[in-house]
Amino acid sequence: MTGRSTSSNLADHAYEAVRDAIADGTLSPGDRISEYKTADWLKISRTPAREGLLRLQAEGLLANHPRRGLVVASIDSEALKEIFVAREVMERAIAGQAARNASGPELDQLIALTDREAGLVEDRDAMIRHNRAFHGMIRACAHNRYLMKFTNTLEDIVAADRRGTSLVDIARRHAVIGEHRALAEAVAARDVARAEELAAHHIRQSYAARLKLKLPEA
Amino acid sequence: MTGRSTSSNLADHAYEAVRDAIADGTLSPGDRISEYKTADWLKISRTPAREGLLRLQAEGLLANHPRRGLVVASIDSEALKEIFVAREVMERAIAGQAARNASGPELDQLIALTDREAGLVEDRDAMIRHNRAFHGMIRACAHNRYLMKFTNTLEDIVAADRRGTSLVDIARRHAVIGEHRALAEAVAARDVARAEELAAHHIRQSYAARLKLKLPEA
DNA sequence: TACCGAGATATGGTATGCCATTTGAACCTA
DNA sequence: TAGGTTCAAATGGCATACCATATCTCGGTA
Repeated sequence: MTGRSTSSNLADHAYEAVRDAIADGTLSPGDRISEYKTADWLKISRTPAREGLLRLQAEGLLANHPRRGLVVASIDSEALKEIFVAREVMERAIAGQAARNASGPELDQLIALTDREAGLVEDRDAMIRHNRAFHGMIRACAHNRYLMKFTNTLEDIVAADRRGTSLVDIARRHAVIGEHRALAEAVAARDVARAEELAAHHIRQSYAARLKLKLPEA
Repeated sequence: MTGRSTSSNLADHAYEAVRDAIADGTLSPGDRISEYKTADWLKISRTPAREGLLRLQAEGLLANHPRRGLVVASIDSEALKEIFVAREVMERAIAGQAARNASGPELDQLIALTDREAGLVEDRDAMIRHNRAFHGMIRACAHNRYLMKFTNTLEDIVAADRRGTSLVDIARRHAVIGEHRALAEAVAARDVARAEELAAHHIRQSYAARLKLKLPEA
């Protein structure tokens, strides 16, 4: 998720570079982005740059403002609500599937991630990265590539606005660590119902914390 | 979903044309498809043809056989299982959201669709089209563009193999009509829990009926 | 006849060129 | 000075050209 990716072709490279630039805050919602600038930035031609941007547009990370070109997508409160409804049902299912399907080594990795997380509470950016890694690991444990892909996409969209992440608040970071640990333990214990409920609760808390930030409407 | 689409640009046109060709059986899983042939078929150049195909690939309808080019994706039993797990949780949520959020006119349309369906039981292809229209309408009623997009994509993938649709069986077609009617009535009655359960049941039945067909592994 | 190799062909990946439209700004006019 | 007009730059959409590689075909050879 952090760029060190082996992109076999230039279009994938463009896709990953721009996606990561959005994820790490280099690009913010509303910023304009053109095929030309992207191509120049990555020292490639317009064609693969365009293809990467089209893919980001298809996924919803970029919006094509009809008469002005591509911009990093801004999500209004309505879209945010829809995203969190979708995330709650999918993350709930993923947690249940993970509790059913995860292999032993996968569970070890998952637990190891939660162990590491406690030490990161003071570092906001490290927590953001670790949060993504943790959720990515759970999704991998679920062994369902469709739910994984969809939730990854939604996470990318909400993460685009770094101002909006509830992890800016240290109290929330402490809470997140606890929620992650409980979820990981339920998954490791193969407790499907509890894993599902904890995952859904985690997403609801995340949404509630985000709403509390009271950001100006995009 | 059936082609009469107003594609503003040629890439969208290519996307829709190929997607519809897959949906209506003109193209079958395993068929090879090249940028050149597509461009020639649609009387456009390779660039927009390629862009449309890339999008279909990103959605999973086409697979890039590494050294042989693009083929219409075949789904193995493992992928099919994952798809139906994902569909069940999303269609369940969609039904619940539809019961909450649908407008009056939307409910009228939904009921009208179920009324029309009874007369189509003898016509397999008409049922297939109507089935898609019905599910599309429920998704629209849910007012959640993300769940709608994801479930549309999954439906396109499973529909690619026309041999696999359980609607080939007239007994299943009768059952589907009943399941649709019950679901539409629960949604119209704003009965969230019942709509959710009926939707999940409908998807499970669809999966079970498909498995009964015992198709040779792709 | 069977097998192997060279050339032709198909294909994807990339770069570049052209065009229409739009935006932005300088400049001219009232 | 304010407002409008015109022209240049930017941008997206599409077409085409070039290249490397993989596949296919066909003919020659053992």
